[in-house]
Amino acid sequence: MRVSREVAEENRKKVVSAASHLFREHGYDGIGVANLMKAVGLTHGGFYKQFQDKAALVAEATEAALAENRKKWEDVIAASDDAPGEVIARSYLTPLHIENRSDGCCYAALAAEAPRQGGKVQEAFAEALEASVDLLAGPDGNRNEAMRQLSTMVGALILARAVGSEALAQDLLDAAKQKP
Amino acid sequence: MRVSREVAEENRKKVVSAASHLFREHGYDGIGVANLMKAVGLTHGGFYKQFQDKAALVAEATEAALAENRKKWEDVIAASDDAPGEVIARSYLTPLHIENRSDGCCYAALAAEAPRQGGKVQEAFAEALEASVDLLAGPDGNRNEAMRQLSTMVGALILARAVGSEALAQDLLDAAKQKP
DNA sequence: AAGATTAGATTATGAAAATAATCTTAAGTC
DNA sequence: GACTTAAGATTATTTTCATAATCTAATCTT
Repeated sequence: MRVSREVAEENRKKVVSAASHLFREHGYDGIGVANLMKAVGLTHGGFYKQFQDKAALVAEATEAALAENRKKWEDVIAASDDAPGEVIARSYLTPLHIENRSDGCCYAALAAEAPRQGGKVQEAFAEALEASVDLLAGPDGNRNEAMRQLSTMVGALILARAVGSEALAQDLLDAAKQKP
Repeated sequence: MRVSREVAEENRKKVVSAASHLFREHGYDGIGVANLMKAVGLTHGGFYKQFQDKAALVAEATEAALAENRKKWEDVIAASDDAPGEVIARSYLTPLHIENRSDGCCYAALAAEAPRQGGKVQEAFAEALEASVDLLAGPDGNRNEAMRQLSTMVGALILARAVGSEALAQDLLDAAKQKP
């Protein structure tokens, strides 16, 4: 049945949000339109009223995930007086983040699949990355250093998730935390 | 038709090798059994004579990719007198490697999907990672430092592939190359 | 309030997926 | 050389997927 314009818009946002989490957990290919819609309590029929096709949702959901990540970083940085790089490292390189793929870092979860997802997704990653680097560097920071730190954190998290062993994962996090 | 034991074994190896490359390029979910077999000139019928199921091939192909990567590192290190960390960084952080997913680093291509692929795959990653760290550190190297360098390189390559822009990708590679 | 519009549900459609069963033919074995 | 076995081909079977067409009931518009 039909639904008010506001509810429809809300539903659309719910779909994008659910997708941003489910893609991070299962990968872009790991979740289908039908399951996605079911996850927000709808059927797959309405999907194509809201989105051109799955690729369009992939792009939107990626942007949403990246925006969510960015907001979290801003909040974490604002909540402390320490240097941004240190604050982020502390909250990023944690066992909790290893386990929580679905609302964790989009870079660690999806960047490896981005090259296959078309230009819009890659543009979203590029834009978000510049913003992340700026956040990490802080007002008077070094762009190169921030880029290197970001790479280190993302790589460490991905590898920590890939090795089954908790001990080895912790070693990776610890190694990444060390100031060069 | 039937085929000699040696040819059968050869075919099996070809399937594993092709899978190790195709998975790196398309992701574990991005290539199916039928296409895989077609890629080595066989039909999908014989697949289950050689492998329990797709998951078994995923495990074997991952091991093969990791072993191939390791051998390449050993060769590159042996071919130079410079410190292993420098030699590897030079050959790893290149535009060529950005483009060449299918026979590039298995960490950058597949580690992000490893958490969903079961224990054997994760064990393979763990074992390979220890070996990579040893190689990077060299005989009298620092394990922590090697781990951090590995994370940095893997993260930088993944991010460089994710952003469409070549310029930004090059910045990421350059930043990762800098000695901390 | 009547009519037009549309969000979402139902129900196809068609392709691709994994896996299984059967068939064929040549390799191993005795 | 006859017999057994097994690799790979053919051909189902069953799921799952993306997408489309139609239906329905409620909202918007006038």
